[in-house]
Amino acid sequence: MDNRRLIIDSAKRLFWHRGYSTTSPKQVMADAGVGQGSFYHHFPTKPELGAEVVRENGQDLLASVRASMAGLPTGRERLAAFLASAADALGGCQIGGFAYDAGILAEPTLREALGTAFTEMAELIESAVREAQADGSLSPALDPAPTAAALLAVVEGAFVVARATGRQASADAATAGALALLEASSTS
Amino acid sequence: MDNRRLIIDSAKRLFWHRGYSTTSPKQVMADAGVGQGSFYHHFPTKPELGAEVVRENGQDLLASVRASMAGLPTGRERLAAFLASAADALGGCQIGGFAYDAGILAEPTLREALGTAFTEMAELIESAVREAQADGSLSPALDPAPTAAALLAVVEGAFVVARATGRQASADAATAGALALLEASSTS
DNA sequence: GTCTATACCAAGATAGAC
DNA sequence: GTCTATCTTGGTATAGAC
Repeated sequence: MDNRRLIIDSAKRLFWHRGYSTTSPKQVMADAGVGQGSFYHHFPTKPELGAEVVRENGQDLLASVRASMAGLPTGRERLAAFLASAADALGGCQIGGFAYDAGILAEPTLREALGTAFTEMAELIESAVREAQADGSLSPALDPAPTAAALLAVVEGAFVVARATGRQASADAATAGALALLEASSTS
Repeated sequence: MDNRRLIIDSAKRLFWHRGYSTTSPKQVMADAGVGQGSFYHHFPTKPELGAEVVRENGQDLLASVRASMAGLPTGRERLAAFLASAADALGGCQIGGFAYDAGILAEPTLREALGTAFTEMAELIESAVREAQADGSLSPALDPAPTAAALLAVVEGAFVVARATGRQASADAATAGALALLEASSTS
């Protein structure tokens, strides 16, 4: 039970920062400090570990976005808090990198888990958009679902661009630009 | 000379749609229809092929965005044309996927080529933003660089989300939301 | 549940002939 | 420039003992 947790926690970090297909079971074992026998006892195949990791990383990310929004007075501030998710972009998004991993997409179970994580995140952002419109901090003229989709895409894209350029500033510029657009549309 | 071109063209498609680290030299040879001897004659190592592919895919993408913008009367329409780059998102961005590939990021040459491609794309979008402000189709109050960064991120993020959910509609929603934000800020 | 030993195949080349 | 044969390493397990 304990080793199983150690394996999952190591895999979550390694698959997140280094990718699923480009991280071997051996690297996970080494990082977790468990032997081969233990590893394959808990996870007979790599995809089984991957499924657990995608699910947990998705839940962790959702929880951390919720936590960063909690207690903020207006919907727009909660949206700004979500945009700040890309404040440390060089390590990559906890789930975004899986969307470009052939090993993930080839496995129906993993694909499914990944899609669920993104759908749930989109719903959370859409709720915040609606709240922002209700409390007057965002223009009621905006369509909530596409607006939420755009904000989610900005954050995911900010990770991509920051990693591609190697510069965190690339992500910061993107989220700052998105925030300015939200503000400009609200003061109309 | 001819086989070299065949190899590059196959690799460009395969690395684009299936990823760099998850595509083997053998798959490239098979797709290009060239033998092992020919392959390794032209590209002694996989990273050398990768560098050429990242450069060419970056240039191709830049050229296709420029082409899609050409002839459009207003800056905002040219920005809309750029947003339409994600109209076929399930295959992935021609360069965006490289940002999450450990094999690309580990090679300084490849990293460099990737960063250059993104920087050039950001500059192209920023020009279009400035033109849109000059011709009155976009609010002059927006800061051009962050606005361009946000739009680039929306497109990259649209690819990520569409692939994660397996639904093109996820990308369409994101770009539609971004376009609506541009319009809302301009009519202020 | 965990260990060590073993197995098998694919990735990424290298060698030398043509 | 291209071919076939060969080689090494690592990825991904399986087997059987403890």
